Amino acid sequence: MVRRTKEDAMETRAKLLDAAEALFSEKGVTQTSMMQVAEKAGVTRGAIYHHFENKMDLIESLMGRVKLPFDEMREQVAEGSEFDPLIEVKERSKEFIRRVQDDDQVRSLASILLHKCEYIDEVNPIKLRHISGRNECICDVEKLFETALKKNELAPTVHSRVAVIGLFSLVDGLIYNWLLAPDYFPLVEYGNQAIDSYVNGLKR
Amino acid sequence: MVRRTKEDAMETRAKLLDAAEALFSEKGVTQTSMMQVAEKAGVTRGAIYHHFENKMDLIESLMGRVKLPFDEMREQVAEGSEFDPLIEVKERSKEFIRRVQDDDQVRSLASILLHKCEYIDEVNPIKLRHISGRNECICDVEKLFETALKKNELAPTVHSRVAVIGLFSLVDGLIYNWLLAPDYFPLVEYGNQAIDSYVNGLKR
DNA sequence: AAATATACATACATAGGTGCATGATTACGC
DNA sequence: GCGTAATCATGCACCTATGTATGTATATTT
Repeated sequence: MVRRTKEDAMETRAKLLDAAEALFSEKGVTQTSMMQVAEKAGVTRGAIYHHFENKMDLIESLMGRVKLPFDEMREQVAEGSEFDPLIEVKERSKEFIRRVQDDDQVRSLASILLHKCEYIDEVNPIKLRHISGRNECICDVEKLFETALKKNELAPTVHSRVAVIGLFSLVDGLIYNWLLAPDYFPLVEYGNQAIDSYVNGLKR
Repeated sequence: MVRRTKEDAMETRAKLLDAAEALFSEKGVTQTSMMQVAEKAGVTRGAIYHHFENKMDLIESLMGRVKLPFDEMREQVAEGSEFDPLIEVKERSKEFIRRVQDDDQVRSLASILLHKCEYIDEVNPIKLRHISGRNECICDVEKLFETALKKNELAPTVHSRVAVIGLFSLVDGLIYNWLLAPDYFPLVEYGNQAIDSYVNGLKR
């Protein structure tokens, strides 16, 4: 009804994003209407269309707001003093699943990415973000495996690219299955053991 | 327009399921309307509502029609003469991903399950089928790991339940990531190596 | 202090989808 | 052969969501 302060505006924008995040991760993206997002945020639909072009734009903003663990993982790997690349890889993977379990926002994002949206056409911003984040991170971790190969810590039959994709698939699968039914198994405990087994199996 | 033969009716029913399967796996479940399913099947919406109660019922029939690799895996594991449980486990896992890669219908189903639907409330038949299929299969494979433990083929620190969940997560993650961008890596080749590494890491 | 742009609310127009009711035609049971 | 019921097509009523246009009051600019 009113023209509010710029800070007020940024606050309602944030509230809208929070509401969308909660609703999307709870009921799914397509099952959530703009009306419901507005209501949860305490405004009307008009406010949404003022801040965002449409639902797709809202989703894009949602995805861009949070740093995924993959991204942080990249930074830490980049600047890390890699004394032991395999330990480095394992610790990063474990940190990843720990954050999914403990950080509400990361967990919500992961839930949306893995379970609460449909990956349709190629322009889908959710799918694109998922793929690009993964590919960039894969390149970084692949270098760690190559270092380990040079140090002769891995079996000579192991290819670094294959090792990375296996590791990432394992982590994705753990999170995927845990989010499917969180009571079925403890993510961090089981996940850490599985990661250890996998990396252990790469050694010579 | 007409009352057709019973065989004709079953054929249009099958056509409807085929059309739904193709459209769902291509465009996503919620993005596909009953109208589009009918058009693809060469009938009108009336035919759908004659054969199925609603969209949910159509999906349920879709899921019930195909035997997922998990199910076959169960049967084979049950009747298999397990000379070596670890080899058994590996072979079944590899057969699983091979079928996802080569069998069109299985791949479509997997795509719908993993990428083209939203897991919303607990009554969602897709989610329920996914979970039940997984849990039943987990129990079977867990027994194989226990046998391997008794045979002293696994490290004593390994828990069979953890090992199974790790293996299933790895397989799920491989398929998930491959379906996300099939050109990024060859599923069977990389998947087989990853499975070998993982199971290898469980050994003593 | 006037002018303007901003931050929303309100209202409307449109489209698409669902479910059901009804109709038409023929296969099938007796 | 006749009645019935099955197999669809057609049409209708309703609802919901979206996008946009418009209104309004205030912050911001000048």
